[in-house]
Amino acid sequence: MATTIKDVAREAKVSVASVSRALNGSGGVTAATERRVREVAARLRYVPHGAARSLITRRTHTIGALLPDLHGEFFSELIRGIDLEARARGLHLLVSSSHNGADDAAVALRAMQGRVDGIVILSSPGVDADFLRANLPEGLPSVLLNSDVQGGSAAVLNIDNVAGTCAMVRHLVGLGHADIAFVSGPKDNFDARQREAGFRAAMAKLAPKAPLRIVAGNFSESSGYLAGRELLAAKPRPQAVFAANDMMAVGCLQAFKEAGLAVPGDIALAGFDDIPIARYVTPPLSTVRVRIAELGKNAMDLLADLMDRPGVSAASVHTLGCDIVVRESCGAHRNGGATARTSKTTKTTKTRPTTHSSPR
Amino acid sequence: MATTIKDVAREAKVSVASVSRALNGSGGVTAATERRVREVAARLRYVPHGAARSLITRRTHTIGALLPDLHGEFFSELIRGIDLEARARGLHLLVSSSHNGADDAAVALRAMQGRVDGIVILSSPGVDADFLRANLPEGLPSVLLNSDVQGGSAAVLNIDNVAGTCAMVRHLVGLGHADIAFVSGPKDNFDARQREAGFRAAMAKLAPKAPLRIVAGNFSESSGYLAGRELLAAKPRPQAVFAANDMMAVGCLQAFKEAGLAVPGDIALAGFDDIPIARYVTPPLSTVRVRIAELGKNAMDLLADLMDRPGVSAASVHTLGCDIVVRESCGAHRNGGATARTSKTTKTTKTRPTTHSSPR
DNA sequence: TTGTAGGCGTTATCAC
DNA sequence: GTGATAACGCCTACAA
Repeated sequence: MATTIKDVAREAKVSVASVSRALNGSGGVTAATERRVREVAARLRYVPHGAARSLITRRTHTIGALLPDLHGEFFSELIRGIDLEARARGLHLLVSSSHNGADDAAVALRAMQGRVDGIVILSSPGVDADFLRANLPEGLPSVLLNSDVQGGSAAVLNIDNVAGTCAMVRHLVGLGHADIAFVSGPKDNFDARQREAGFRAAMAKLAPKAPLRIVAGNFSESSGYLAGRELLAAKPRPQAVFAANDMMAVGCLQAFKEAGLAVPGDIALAGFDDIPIARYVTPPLSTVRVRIAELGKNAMDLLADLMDRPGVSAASVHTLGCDIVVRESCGAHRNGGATARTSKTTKTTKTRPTTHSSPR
Repeated sequence: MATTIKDVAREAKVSVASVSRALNGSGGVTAATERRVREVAARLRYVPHGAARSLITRRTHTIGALLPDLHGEFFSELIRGIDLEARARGLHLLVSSSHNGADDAAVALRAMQGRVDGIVILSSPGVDADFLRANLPEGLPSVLLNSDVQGGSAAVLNIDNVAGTCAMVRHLVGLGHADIAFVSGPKDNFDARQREAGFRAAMAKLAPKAPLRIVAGNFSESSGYLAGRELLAAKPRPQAVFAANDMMAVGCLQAFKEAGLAVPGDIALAGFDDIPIARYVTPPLSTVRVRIAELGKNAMDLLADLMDRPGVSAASVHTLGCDIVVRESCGAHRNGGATARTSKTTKTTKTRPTTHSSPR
């Protein structure tokens, strides 16, 4: 149906080999031949068949992205970051999101065999060390995102959750809010676990006398709302609430508003992620900024490195630092709530990104 | 490097043909043979090479998505909707976003040759009828999203921008706001053009005596902010402002707040798209809801239909209706601004979805 | 410089 | 039921 290299060869009165050479610029063809071939190819609207080419070339110029069924800005920004960098490198992106559970992920992973040169895997429940050992094709360059799997044949890239959490606790304590309650995320989420651990460590160091208050959430807005109500009912109300992600902070905010409390006047509030919504709620939310698109870009960079030197099992662990962005929800600014626009450029405190390679 | 069908055949002491039959359940093999082959395949962790298989099968079980370099919720939701439905059909998704201009899109389109069974194209400047005629592989099932290209070999799926705009104008006029100013989107965007045309038509019909006020924007928040300031300076201030998308409405809101105006007390405000931020802004934004994920799903459904009957040039035009969602920014509710949560479920007015097929 | 031919990994078509 | 073998479309030695 579609035109093949043979059609072009026949029409240009040369062999298929010459067509290939002319079109791929491999040299070894007369300028005249090349011109004629290109002319015919254009006229016939010939486009090489990707599958056929990659069968012999052993390269697909495509990378895969395996993602759990998540939605919202994190997904969007991550894909965007990966795709942007992939495109800059002339690579395409085969995404497989919206899968639930290990079985589903395994099927998706198998289907990528022979269609990708490398793969980025965002960790999710069920996708652990055993899963990867069993399902990750040997020798396929791969980068694990936000994962606690280590020592495998893949590179690992994580957010610096601990440092980010610590920076926010320091900020809150510095503002005089030592009695901080933490709203945690789902137990089966790696970032959520790290953020809670970071909170515990930071409190032990920065506010050792304050009670350790942690209420369970699951990263959803409604769980944040419930947590907010629970905290309002606590005997001494906490001075500040630090939610493990922004959506839960937004839920808390809702609960506080309903109760007639002023934020930050009566209670301070902080989140984690810096999703776009954080800027638009009233008051604008102070939060730990995760540069998600950059996370995607770095993952792609890491993967490209792995793809450049095949066979070398370059297991390594990398960490992307995160800032805190101070808006109004913790009481740092007292210049009125109407200037949300100017709060877009605010003081940020960077945690230093670290790279720890462990060749094996 | 990776294990192939030959390795399995040798190990199981059968021919490659039998391995293929056993693993694909094509029948024609003893139960014993099948069991042995499966056992060996599992032990060797054999996974068929996708490219090789699709070379002979003529099927990739993959669909492509060609998107402009857009970010934010529209992108995210669309991909999600497509992917969800694709996955339900056992199809994979090759995305190519973040490209600017026709040349870039052409390269992306070529690269999909032989890697996809069908393609969804979100229209963007430069991707017009001529572009598609020149770059769209003949016979490749394709669905055009938000496009004014018609009569080609592709199915077209659009948002019902005109009906949506009209419904919102009716809502505003019904509230007593006849003097409505419209903030338009970029001229090279199809949706933006349709929304402006819809506004003109609606005003001519529903508020013929009101002055027609249209100020230019480009879908960005900052352009909305500028438009908002411009409208505040107008001699008789408009009673309502209807922005062609939500981000511009958010920009307007900012301008109004800075000027000390109350929304909706002093001026009503409406948007288009119903991105998540619309709910979280103060006051919550009344807007025209576009069910983006459903748009993606419908596109995938349409594409699947086309893929089922190859060769049949089923050019058709489909329209996805949209609701208006009434929150607080137009003054419909007067039950206090604190109950944003309940405003999530609100009165919606549906425009009827229409499907107009034109077989040729 | 050009053409011929072999092979990439798989499925499909034959014989047996 | 099973096994050779010919495609699928392309690239790349090797030969001319």
